[in-house]
Amino acid sequence: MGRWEPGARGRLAQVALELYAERGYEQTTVGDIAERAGVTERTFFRHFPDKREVLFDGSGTLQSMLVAAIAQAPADRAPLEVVGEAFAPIGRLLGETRDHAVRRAAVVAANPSLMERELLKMATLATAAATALRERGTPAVTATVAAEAGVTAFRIGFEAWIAGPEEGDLAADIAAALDELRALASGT
Amino acid sequence: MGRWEPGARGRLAQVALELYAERGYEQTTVGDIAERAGVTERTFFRHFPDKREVLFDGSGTLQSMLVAAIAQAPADRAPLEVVGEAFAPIGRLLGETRDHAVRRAAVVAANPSLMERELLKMATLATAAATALRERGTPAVTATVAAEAGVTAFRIGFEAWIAGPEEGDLAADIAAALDELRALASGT
DNA sequence: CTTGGTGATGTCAGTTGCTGTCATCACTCA
DNA sequence: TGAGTGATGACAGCAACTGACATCACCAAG
Repeated sequence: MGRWEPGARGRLAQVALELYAERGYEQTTVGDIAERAGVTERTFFRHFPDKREVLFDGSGTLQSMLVAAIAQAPADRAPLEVVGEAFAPIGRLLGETRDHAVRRAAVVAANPSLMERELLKMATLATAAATALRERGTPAVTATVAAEAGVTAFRIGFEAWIAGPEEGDLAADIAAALDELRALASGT
Repeated sequence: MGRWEPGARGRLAQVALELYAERGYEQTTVGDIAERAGVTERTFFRHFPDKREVLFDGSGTLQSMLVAAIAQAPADRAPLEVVGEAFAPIGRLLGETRDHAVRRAAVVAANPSLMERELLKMATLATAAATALRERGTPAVTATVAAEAGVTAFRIGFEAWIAGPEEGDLAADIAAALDELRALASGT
């Protein structure tokens, strides 16, 4: 490759998570991250638009998987069911690296600024899911509500999975949240 | 009062909304806001923790109203119903100043950075609602899901109200979103 | 009437996130 | 062998925010 160690991007992401966990997000300077990664501060900003985004590198992949799963779902499935099942592949992917997910979640939860970014990602996910639902014939309003409900179930399920035992099943936790929602809605 | 014009805080909030609408959020400097409001940049940061928060001054009141409404709801109401109805007073309050709400919503929607903050406020609202539900006896998981569902319905209903005609009814739009959710959940 | 306290503001210096611009250099390919 | 190319370094600069200290109208106790 070049005259520098390759993989600067990955190193930056890993180092950032380490430092955010060690000293806290606000106590960590972009210069600190760059230094430990062996690059310049300027290089950090060439790979990531800001200091937060370095923790959200996988969100694009997540969204692609969700949209693809919704698009490929059988045509006779109800919207809420489609969205719920669309999180299954994501659950499998995240399940493979639970350690990392737990550490990352702790860092994010510890800082409002990072929470904001995470919420924005979730909202973007919901919008994408709604679009995917509409493209398979779901009416606009129904698609929006179903997508929001699905993403909310994902969030709640994810939190439970992170807080639970190591052998926990993310997909099951998401399904449980959705079931709770169904019970709630019919119980009114 | 003092040797300065009183009401600096209110002036700053008003001027900020004006400037964000005129030039856009990023094109507006805190110095610009302070100058037009007749104070110093430092004074801005004495009243608001950051450049975004100046648009969210009422969120505390909103949360108090929501929590109070949930606490005062009849004991025999189902959780989802309680949350849904708890938004009624908020709907009336916002309904009185629809113009302001529309302008503000346009500014927020135009900038991801402001969207993030808005989403954080909504999440905080949901957490508060869940706590209020728990304090009236709703089981923890049910409270969380009901609160999230209610806030989501508020968000979707609010968007519809903003996008709709001037005579629109916010409370009705929120109720419609909740109904859609109920239909969705039972239809699966 | 004076004196001391208080609260809101001004002033100023400094850190940090982030951007634009240009130079550098290993690698590639014609 | 020489002209790109892509990733990086170096540097200057703006704007968001913070801490420390000074100022001054007002108020209350003496």
